[in-house]
Amino acid sequence: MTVTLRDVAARAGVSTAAVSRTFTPGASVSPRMRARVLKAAEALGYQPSTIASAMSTGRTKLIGLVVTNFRNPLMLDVFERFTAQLQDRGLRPLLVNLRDDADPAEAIAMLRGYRVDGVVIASSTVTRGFARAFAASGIPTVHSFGPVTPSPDVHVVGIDNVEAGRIAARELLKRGYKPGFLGGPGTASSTQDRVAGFSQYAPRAYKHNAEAYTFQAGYDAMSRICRRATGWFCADDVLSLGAMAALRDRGLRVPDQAGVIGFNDMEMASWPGIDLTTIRMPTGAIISGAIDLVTAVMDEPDRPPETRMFPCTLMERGTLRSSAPKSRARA
Amino acid sequence: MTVTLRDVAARAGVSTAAVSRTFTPGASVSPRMRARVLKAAEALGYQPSTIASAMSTGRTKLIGLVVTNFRNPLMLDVFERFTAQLQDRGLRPLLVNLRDDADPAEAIAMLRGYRVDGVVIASSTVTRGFARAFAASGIPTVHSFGPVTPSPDVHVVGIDNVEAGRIAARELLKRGYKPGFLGGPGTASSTQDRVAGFSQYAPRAYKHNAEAYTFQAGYDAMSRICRRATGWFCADDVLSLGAMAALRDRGLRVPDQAGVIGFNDMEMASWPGIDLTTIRMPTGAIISGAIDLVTAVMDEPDRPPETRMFPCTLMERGTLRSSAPKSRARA
DNA sequence: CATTCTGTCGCAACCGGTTGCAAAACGTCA
DNA sequence: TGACGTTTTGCAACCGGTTGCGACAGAATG
Repeated sequence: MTVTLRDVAARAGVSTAAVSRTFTPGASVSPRMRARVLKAAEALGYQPSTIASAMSTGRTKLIGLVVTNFRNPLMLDVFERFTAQLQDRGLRPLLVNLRDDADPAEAIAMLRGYRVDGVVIASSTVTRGFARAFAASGIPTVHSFGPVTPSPDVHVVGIDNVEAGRIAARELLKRGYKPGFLGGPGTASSTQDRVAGFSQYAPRAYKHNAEAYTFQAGYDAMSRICRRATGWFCADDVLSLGAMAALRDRGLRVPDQAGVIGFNDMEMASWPGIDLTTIRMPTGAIISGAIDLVTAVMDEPDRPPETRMFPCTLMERGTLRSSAPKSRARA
Repeated sequence: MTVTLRDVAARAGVSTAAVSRTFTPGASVSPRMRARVLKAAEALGYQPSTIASAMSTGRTKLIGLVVTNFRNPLMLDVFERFTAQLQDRGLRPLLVNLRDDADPAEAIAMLRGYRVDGVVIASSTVTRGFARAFAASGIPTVHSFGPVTPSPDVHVVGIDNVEAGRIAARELLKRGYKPGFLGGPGTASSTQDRVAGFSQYAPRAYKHNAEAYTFQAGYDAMSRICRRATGWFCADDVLSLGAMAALRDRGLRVPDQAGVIGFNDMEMASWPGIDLTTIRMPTGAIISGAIDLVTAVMDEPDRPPETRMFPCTLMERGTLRSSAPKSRARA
């Protein structure tokens, strides 16, 4: 059926080793031999089997990409960059959908079965236990968008959520809002860190966690809590949009009567009509960082767990007023 | 390093064949033998190598998922469903990013190298030539969201774009708009079909193609053409949002003075504040259809190229008025 | 008890490349 | 021309499962 190494060798009248070497970069082959093999290979339409190669070298060039939440527009950027950057390094993403109901043990078994060279978890909601389980299975694992901790037990590339919380609080106070915090699911470490930083500047701020990082969850939550504060830090852009819709439906004008600052800076945050002030996460840097790190761990499996942290920046747009409303405050 | 079949066989005191059979569903093993092998396997932490298995069976259980446009929010749904459905059938998605600058021949070579069992192209902008090239390489290929043609040369699962165009034209006329068409890149067959259907009811409608399926492209195009018609069929939801922003910036109120009907029904189309009237594509059905078809082709490679077509439905929301504005028309 | 049938098990070849080792070929210099 | 160093090449074992075939055990039948 498919043409193999031996077919090519036979046609070129050389050994299989010679054929293998012409397709292995850096192997010792004379130009004459290479040309001869290439000619036969082309005539036969030969394509080396990565699978067979993986068999003997022990490297599949496969990277498991584990995703839990496909609903967030941010993931589009993540997929695009991951695939592009892996491809540039000759690696391939094996996509794994780790839904809520899915058994992580099963996902691990499957990735072990394929003998993936490494795993990158792209999720802020995966618990540390999950990440640890992957790493414990002996596969080089990097948790991107994961929790930054002082003594990590798994490689992490993430952002400074605490500082992001501080930035948000400072901005809200500077502009004369009464700060409030609307987070995502309480179990997510990202939410915990952001609220911690936020509280450093706004210790008495009202705090509430929505049930999910979705529009509806933001809408529902904000409908109930909209009077508890005037300037809201929402831990996700989509959540922010839901919250803003609720604020408007309650008759509160953004940004005059209520301010919103989001998180992620997804593409549509900058669209006219949305124009969301938000905190930008350096997605590109995190992803290159994660890929760099996972390849480094592949080369040196016993590397101690390492954390790479990137800063976030404020994207000023239209959902935060520029300063406290003096006239109205006095009126 | 890793524990193999032979390690398990040795520990259980049986042949490697016995071990292989206990892990092969449907193979002939006695319950006693199975228990014995399982015990040894568990003690050793054995995980069968899918790679090695692929070597002898010739099936990798890998499906190449080829994507060209990661920017469209629709893709989130596509990724989620594809991964979930493939996983349910014991297949795994190998994600391929076929950027504009990427050489399709390279992508094909890579997929052949991994000996993927099948390929699903998830893109409406991939040309027929690309799809054909994949199929010609001997890999079972299905073009999902692809062009529906009378005599296909590759398996296609798509929607009735012509009928979708008709639906849009009928709605716009019924509601008293002067119809106009804003399409995506002219090379996309989806755009061509939609405009064909549209023209059946609105033969003299103004037509224009935006440069891409993006917000900015929609904004730019509509800024220039907004006076050419009053009811616009935009061939993509994101494009619609850009177009609507342009209409508003030009002082045209939606839906009274200008109507917009989008395409895709991406999740955010239903959000308050967006509330886009649009034509829904049955994403779930297309994806199950594509997976069904590709597995069928895997089992029977010589199947003649087949087309599966699904209908679209109108989602009535707030960007189309309910009927012609009589009062104003007379005024 | 002999015979046949069914179900289980092991042997060994095979899937398609890779690579250490040694032999062969080549180039260089005296 | 011969000795010596450097490439280049082929042999063959190996990576980790799978499976056709024959051997064998136990059950069923005459």
